Amino acid sequence: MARPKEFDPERALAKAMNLFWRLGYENTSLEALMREMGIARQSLYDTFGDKRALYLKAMGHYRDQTNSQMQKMLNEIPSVRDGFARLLYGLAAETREQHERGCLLLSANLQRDAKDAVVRDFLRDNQARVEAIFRQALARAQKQEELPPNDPAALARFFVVTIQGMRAMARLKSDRKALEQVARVALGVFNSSA
Amino acid sequence: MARPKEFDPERALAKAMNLFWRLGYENTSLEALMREMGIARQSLYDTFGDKRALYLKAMGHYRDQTNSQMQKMLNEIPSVRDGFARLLYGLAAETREQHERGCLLLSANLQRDAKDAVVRDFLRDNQARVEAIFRQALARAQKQEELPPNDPAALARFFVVTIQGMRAMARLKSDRKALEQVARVALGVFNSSA
DNA sequence: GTGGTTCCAGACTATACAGTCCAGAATCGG
DNA sequence: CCGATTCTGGACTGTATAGTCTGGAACCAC
Repeated sequence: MARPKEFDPERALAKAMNLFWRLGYENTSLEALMREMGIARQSLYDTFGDKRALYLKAMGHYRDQTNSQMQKMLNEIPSVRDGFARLLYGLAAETREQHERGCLLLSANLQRDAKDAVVRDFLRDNQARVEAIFRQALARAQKQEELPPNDPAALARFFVVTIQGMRAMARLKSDRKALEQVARVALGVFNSSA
Repeated sequence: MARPKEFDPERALAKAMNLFWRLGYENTSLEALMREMGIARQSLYDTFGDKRALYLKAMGHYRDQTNSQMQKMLNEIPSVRDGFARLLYGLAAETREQHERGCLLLSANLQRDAKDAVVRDFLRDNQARVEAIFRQALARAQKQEELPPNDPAALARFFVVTIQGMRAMARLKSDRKALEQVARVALGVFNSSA
């Protein structure tokens, strides 16, 4: 019928996600998005809607990517404790750039207007998903007797909180050793019953 | 010599702090600041400098207030474990408005431009101060044999991270029970050696 | 009073930026 | 070739907002 799209919307979205990730919503201008995505203004509006819609799509992309990766790792690894250790020590070992960039969704949570129900609900849903992934893994740990029979839901929440706190700390100062100290303490829950 | 200031700069600063606290830097307009502080544009600029300078003063005010309060509580309470329990369960028990407002400095960290060295250094310094307060308390706990002889610096960092993570979680969803579950797990470090 | 200072209210400027519109070239199917 | 669609690039609009400036009233010390 007509000229087909010349760019790959998937790749363009990934580019936009990376920019939002580094700069946050407010500090990412359309100019910068156009440059980074390699497309013109109109193509952007035609394909993704306005800036906010693009942002929400980027959040979805981020969520799917990171969650499926985490889930896969936690499912495949024999020892659940090793899985969480990998999560936490892996975070600690990221580069300075990665630490500064932080977590797109944590940033979204603290940058959003308190009354923004759309973003809020998205993030709540995501938190529930991550908790579910963790809960499932922790339940397996208990079956394997890696973990005393504590409440897996509480532990799952604890790890979500720990990771978010570590992300905040890493963003402020990329200090691997400090982060590893925290990881070590947090992983102590696998040794003790609460 | 002249007409004296009619408003109390201290009170005006506290008002500004509260507004920044609720809305964040970007979403707080000068209009709103003038209204909330009860002073005119020029008085604001004459007394506090520009918006950013006011923001930095508000951050300082916040830091002094919260840190001295924490320090006092941790010094006075007999059991250090009870002190941290009070911190964490107190956070969990805050109102929905307080949870939404969160922590001014955590928000500042995640809202700031990555290249903003002034805010970054301020926040790093503050983190060091809070860690020092916690470290001191935890060292006392070990002396009192409330705590196995782990590294107090690591534990201090762990609690800083936990509180920040809980703040992020609370901002997203004001769920007291969920927060208490996390607090309970975190306080488990007082029972086990890592 | 007088002079110096602070107050308020509001006008004004400058800037940044999201979103729309337009012109013209490029690319397809038929 | 032709019509439809997408592309680029740039112009344009509208809006929000930080910061400056002005005029005039209120207040104080001397």
